Amino acid sequence: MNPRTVTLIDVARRVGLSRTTVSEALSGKGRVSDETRERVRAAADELGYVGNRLARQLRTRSIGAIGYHGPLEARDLEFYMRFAFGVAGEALTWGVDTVLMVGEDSLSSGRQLGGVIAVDPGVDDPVVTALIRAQVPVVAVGRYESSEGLRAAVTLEARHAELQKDLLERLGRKGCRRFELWGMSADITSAFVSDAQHVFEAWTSKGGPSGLSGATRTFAKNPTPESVQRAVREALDRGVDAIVCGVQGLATQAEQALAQVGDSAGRAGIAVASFASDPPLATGPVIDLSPREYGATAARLLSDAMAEPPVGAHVWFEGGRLVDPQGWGQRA
Amino acid sequence: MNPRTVTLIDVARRVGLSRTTVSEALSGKGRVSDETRERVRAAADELGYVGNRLARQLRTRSIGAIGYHGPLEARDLEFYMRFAFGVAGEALTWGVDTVLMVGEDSLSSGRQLGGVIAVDPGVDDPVVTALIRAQVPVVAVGRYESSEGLRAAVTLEARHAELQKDLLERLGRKGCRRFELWGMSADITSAFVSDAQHVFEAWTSKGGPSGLSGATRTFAKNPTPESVQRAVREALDRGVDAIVCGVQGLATQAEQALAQVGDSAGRAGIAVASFASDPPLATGPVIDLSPREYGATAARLLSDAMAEPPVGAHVWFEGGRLVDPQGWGQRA
DNA sequence: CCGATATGCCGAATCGATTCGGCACGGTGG
DNA sequence: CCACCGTGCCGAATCGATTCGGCATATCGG
Repeated sequence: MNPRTVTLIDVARRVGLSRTTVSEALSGKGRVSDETRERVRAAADELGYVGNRLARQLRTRSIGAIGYHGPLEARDLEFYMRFAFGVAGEALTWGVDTVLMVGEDSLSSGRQLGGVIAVDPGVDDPVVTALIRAQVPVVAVGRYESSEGLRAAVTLEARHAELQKDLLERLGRKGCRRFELWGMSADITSAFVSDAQHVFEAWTSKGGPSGLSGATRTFAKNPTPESVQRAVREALDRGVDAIVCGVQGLATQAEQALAQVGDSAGRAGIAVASFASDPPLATGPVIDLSPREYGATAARLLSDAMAEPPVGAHVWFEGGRLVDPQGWGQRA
Repeated sequence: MNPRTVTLIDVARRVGLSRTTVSEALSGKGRVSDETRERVRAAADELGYVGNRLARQLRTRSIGAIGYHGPLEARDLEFYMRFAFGVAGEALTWGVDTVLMVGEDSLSSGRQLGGVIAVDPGVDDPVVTALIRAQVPVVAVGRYESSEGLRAAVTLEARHAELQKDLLERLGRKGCRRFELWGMSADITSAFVSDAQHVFEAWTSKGGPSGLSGATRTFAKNPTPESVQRAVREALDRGVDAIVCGVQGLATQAEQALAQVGDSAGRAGIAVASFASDPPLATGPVIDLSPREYGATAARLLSDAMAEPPVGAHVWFEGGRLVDPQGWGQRA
């Protein structure tokens, strides 16, 4: 492809040694005198030698790359980008590339991957399903649910339930009583969506202080500012004092809408919170999942899973935490 | 890696033919009778044969993958995620994977890539610099500026200047006079940042209606809600009536802050706009760069550039447009 | 001075696919 | 009947690196 690639043989010729010796000298593996090793190294980077990955991987039957697969309907979110870079950064430390999978189109090359990290897969996610069938090790981040009983090699989950309960309780302690959960319709079938719903319902129905009420509202995929404004207005009319968003980005839009609806409602103390790792809000707490670290953890698990045939393990990710806006404690 | 990989030889044995014939039958290249071809195909997918990419690519010296490289300080933005998927989707149509590059750590494997798409590279971006030196075809999206005079194979740019001028004029027609440009310090050295600055200064100093004033304000990398609120308050004090943000995400925060600062200022008609492809705002226009299409375009250019030694071409991306909030026209 | 051990290096096979040149066979035309 | 050509298939080299077994030469104990 390039003008001319420098191969091991070129280096060997340069120093008058066999390619065996050169290979061993560079990898530090065989029995090679220190002096020779040095000479080889010098020649190698004088010639600009860069070992050919393909050849190496072919010979050693080693992994070339792993795949990153996000939830189709929401994969653009900043959260997932951070996550993906967490994966890629970790994979690089063991010399492996991370390729972006684009839905089912990626399946043909997907079979060649050493493993795949699937974040928040939907129910019966076709990509995950096909990969598991093809015996590719898959780390599911968030549960993968299959109507055929297929299982991911490893499942990694954050402690959503605990964190969400904490968040709700915090709102409760600040005096919030009328809660509303805002989510994104059934577009996203990932497990965390329905889980969040359950946690919310359980808590508002019996877990929290007395006098609680909880309602749910769903939005279309990319809510327009107008639809969110309408929702905010309606929430105010109904006396809602805490809006809890279940999808990244929605909370920010909600606060934005509050600005527009204006009429001092913003300062009336209505709190906007988020279950889903938003950037910090101004009016309420947010769950921060440390996506980068989360991704790196997933990659590490995949690495383990590739080493030995896995058993469908389940692992908790402990890096999530609650973040309150500064000074939020003083109010209410 | 997997239980056992089915190779060409396995298929050959199965049908009692040589691997040459099998290879040719499957690729449809040599002289093989239709009947044999069919038999081979059947055997192949009965055995679940999937050609080994590494071997194929090694033999044919073909491209395995291209790389995606974003601007270090801002690569998490949703915009870039969309862009990256645009690249990956397009690359997939020609059977090529897209790998995520993680800064300089990716350089060793980067040399093995068929090409790289570098979005908004910083001045003397070390990754781009190294790649160009290593003769890897690079498509720079947004100008790559090098103090050593290096050039990307192809440069793709959106019509930032025109779009930004349009945006400012639109604000001007709505009656805005005191402008402020909000950017993110010198952390991001990508060309579009300083370009935006110039457009803004040029327009506010002589391009727009009379009575204009323009000022600039920069923020730290991840501005806290508090710092943005402070900025909003100060802007109000100074009588600013249009805040133009130069970085994705900042505008949203600004509108959020307006909600907090409250006191009917929000409705006072201050407009928040954005140069940088924010999600729609409620109070002002935004430049939408169609990141997915932008990425796909970049990938297509890379494909061309890999085919024939490129010449440092410059291409305009015409997919950008202005988006106004609904009903914004009526106010002001 | 001799057999044993250690050291430094190399030959050749291997990973899995692609590809060029060539072999054998059957048919055609003169 | 022979020269010639098209068809269907295969052998072997190749891509670039890794790795095992082995061959000299040097070193050492007795």
